Amino acid sequence: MSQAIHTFCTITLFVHSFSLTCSMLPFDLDLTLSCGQIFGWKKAAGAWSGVYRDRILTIVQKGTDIFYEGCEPGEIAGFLGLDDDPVVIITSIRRHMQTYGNVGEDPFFEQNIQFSQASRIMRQDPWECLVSFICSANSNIPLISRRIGLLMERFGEEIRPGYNLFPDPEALSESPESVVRECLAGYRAPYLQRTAGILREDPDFLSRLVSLEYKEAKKRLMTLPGVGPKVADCVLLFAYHRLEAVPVDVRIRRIITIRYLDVPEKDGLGEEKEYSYDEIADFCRAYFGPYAGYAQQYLFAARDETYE
DNA sequence: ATCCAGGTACCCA
DNA sequence: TGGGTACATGGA
Repeated sequence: MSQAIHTFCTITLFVHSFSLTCSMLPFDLDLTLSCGQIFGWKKAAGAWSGVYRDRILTIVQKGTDIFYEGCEPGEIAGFLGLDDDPVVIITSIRRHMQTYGNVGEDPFFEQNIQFSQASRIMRQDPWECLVSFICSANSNIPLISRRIGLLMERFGEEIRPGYNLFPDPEALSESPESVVRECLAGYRAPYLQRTAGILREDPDFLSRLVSLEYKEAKKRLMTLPGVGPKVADCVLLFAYHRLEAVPVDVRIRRIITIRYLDVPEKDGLGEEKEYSYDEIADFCRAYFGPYAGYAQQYLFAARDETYE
């Protein structure tokens, strides 16, 4: 432990540290923060930093040691999803595949988790997550990050040079639409502003979702402008830790369709059936089980070459 | 230049 | 309920 400390010249900054225990392994901070579940975190000199609610968090992983500042010891594990046990999760997923009818192992899944099993599903702030994924519609990850960075710069309080909080519902809803559009928000600007307005009028909207069943919570979220099934599932998975939520984007749709649903009749080239959102998501829950959200994350985070 | 990206709202039968 | 289409933006 003390040896790890000397490898970081700035390590005295970090007021907290702990070592990952057995049930927390494997864990890869880089993978977790850069796989597209959270935006706006930056890595500099080996340290990740980003904004969470009203604070700046800085986190470093060195082997099995985690150094951090900006939050209390009780909070960091929950934020990073370290209380999920990957062995338990993957074992559960494998068992459900057998129940579904697999005779042997699923080689495609096994190959994918080689690259992604150390990623975790985090517990983001629901409002921040909601804003982020409304921004994500029909965009790519770099563009989404830029867009959110601009919104924070323009509408979020600057608490340290270069660090702005997420814009709160008032700031977002009361600004002229043109200013929101300038943050590369495009046609999403009115969605952001109208949703912000609803949450400003009803500040408990998001906290009430905690006590609802998955499907009810999803229905509630989808009443918000700019929130369809995909965005609702992202918020439920990445903020509320509803691990049965399966966000179906074009990439997951392609993977599930090609590798699991469109079992080649003879060889490729048939007209590929376009499965509905619920067909894809329901298949994942039936096949992967209650940790389908993690299975989805493993497939999404794995390297591109593994499916093709 | 065209197509695509962690989609949704709206319209129409 | 289910199937097209417009919607901004930037990168490949």
